[in-house]
Amino acid sequence: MTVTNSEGERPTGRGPRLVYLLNVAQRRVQAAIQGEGEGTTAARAGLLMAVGERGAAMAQLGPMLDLGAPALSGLIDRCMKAGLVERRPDPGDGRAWFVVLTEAGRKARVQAIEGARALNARLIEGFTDNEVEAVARWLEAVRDRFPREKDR
Amino acid sequence: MTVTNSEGERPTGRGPRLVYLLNVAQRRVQAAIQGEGEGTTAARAGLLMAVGERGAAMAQLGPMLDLGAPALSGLIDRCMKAGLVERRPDPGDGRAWFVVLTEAGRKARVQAIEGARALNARLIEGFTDNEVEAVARWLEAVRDRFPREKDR
DNA sequence: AATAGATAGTTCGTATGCGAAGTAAAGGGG
DNA sequence: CCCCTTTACTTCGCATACGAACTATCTATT
Repeated sequence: MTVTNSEGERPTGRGPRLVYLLNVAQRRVQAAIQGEGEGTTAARAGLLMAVGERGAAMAQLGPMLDLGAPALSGLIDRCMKAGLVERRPDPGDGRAWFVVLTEAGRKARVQAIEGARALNARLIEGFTDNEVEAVARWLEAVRDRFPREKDR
Repeated sequence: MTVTNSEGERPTGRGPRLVYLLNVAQRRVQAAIQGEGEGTTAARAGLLMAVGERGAAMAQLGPMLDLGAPALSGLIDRCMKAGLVERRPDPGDGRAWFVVLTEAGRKARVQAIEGARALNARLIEGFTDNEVEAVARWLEAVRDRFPREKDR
């Protein structure tokens, strides 16, 4: 049975506990992605998909994945260590770097896309298009109502 | 303008990108809570609220907050270091511990509840009850469709 | 009572992400 | 051409959470 905290000591005190549910749902999805492939993680899958077959500039990847520079830098480090991507200097800008997939990264990317498709299907199962649309709209509203410091 | 990745290299490849949005929204809310009070963080506020005025057993807190034992242990450590809570041995069970609020913890809890109320209001603003209900139902479905390993 | 098994927490290593601060290259006056 | 600001990343310390493995205690079974 689900934990309902019937004694009135719920995390938020009342209501649908959206903050709590949002947190839990996100962690469960993250864990589900981990469980899929071997070395796959949600963050790495996202990077692989964002990088794409043709590679991408780091400066582009941050906004794409909604990651700050330090998080992106570390993620790329770990993906490099895992042999999924490589850094290439930007010949036109000494500060900038491209990220390109390795052969293993290309294979992992295909799997990641496949996994994302399956996961998405499982996430919308049992909900009407209207409901899914409302959920997506709500998530986007949350994102837009709480912008990152830098973007504000 | 929002990043739309118009070249077809979106994180999920197509669709509403629910996984991505869920992740972003959760991080934004978390950051928003951080920004509220001084030492406040989402996890700590959750703990303070779950512990409650009368304190709670660690074994209860895990399910309440949907945290595993290691995460809860560390969270309590940090909250102890911050002077918000204390551990008390369970007289009836040498393995078990109670967590109780300190005076500072009680004050922080009141603020946390206040912040949670305000945050919740901001989260549902502009959405109908039906939409909010659909969102909550979806988040719960996600949670229930991807149970923790242990609970499965 | 002795022992096997379950339960409650802790510790450790890893992944993820953030903000603050540092480094290096690019750009824009003067 | 030099200096100052901006931009692109990196590094560092911290918070959060997970799984694996460990310790200590309790429970049930024999």
